[in-house]
Amino acid sequence: MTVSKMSDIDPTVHVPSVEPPLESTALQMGGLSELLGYSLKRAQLKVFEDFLRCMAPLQLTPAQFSVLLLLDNNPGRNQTEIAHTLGILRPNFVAMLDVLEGRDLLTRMRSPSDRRSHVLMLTEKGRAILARAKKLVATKHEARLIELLGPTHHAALLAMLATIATEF
Amino acid sequence: MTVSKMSDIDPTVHVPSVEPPLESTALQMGGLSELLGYSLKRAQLKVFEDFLRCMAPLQLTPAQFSVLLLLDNNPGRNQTEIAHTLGILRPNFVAMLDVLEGRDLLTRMRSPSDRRSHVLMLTEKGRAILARAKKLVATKHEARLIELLGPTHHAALLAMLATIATEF
DNA sequence: TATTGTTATACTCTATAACTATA
DNA sequence: TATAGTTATAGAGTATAACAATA
Repeated sequence: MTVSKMSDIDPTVHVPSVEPPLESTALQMGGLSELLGYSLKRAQLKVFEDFLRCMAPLQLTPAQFSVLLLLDNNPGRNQTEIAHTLGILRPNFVAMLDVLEGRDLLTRMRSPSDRRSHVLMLTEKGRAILARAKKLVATKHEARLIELLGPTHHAALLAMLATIATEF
Repeated sequence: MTVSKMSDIDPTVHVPSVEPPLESTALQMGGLSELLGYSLKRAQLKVFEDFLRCMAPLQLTPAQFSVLLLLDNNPGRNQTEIAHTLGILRPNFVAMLDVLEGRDLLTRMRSPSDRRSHVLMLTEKGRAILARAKKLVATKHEARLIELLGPTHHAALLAMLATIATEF
């Protein structure tokens, strides 16, 4: 098939090229997008960004949310156990708990059986915030992701990420 | 079906329970693993960790590798363009380039056409390191991921991550 | 006036050593 | 002696404002 263009007929007529000039074109990624690590990082940043937006009314970061969720599901555990499960180093967990305790979302209680350790418990306010947070996450945040990918793909994605996290 | 256990017969005999005692059991994740953001983060950390291991002989971080790869595929671009494409802020890009230039992997050259901007170019050594890096990434790093997931799933994963990065 | 590279700076995350009080 | 929580600290990574040179 041959389509005659203006520039084919009269070279003195300026025809803007379909592509924008090279200087302002999007750069070549050179296979970077096919690197799983790169794509994981870009996707993760986008998802965390949206998480923060959805959680703005409650002022909870992803890490803070994960702490409240774990405390609710594992009453009576100490700081070391919670931090380790979330991949947080014990020294760094101290300031995090200071903030959440300062907001009256949880309490540290010396364990009667082992007075070295703190038993962590959600306060009433902590449970209330967590309940609202879970609702926001499910309806605003994760729902949009499921809508974007489709429920089947979303589940497949979770499965593959779990495989990488546990077996790679 | 009834299986008589020692403890059913003689309560004075101590039989270790099938489950380990509650105190040392893995914690309940409370649905955290079904949060895409959480799983993305955990997987991304694992993948970056392996990337660093594989790249140890060349001493290249994921970010440094991405810079070299982009320079090789986009000769003549300036700092602002490269940084922006990689999601790096211009001020933070300066120190990164200082390190790579200090290792003689790239050069900054004042552009003759616009003397405000630097044209970035890989040196001979930079191209050599990049070639070795690409080989290491393909054969040691990404190959293991493809083996773990299977090539079809690996491709599907990349596609979903791209969807999230661009459309979420 | 606007843009490029740069400096200064600050805030978050992450990582390690060492202290204290308990065991 | 070993462990839990903590402090101090250092290093990445990320973010914003502002300056000098140039357009």
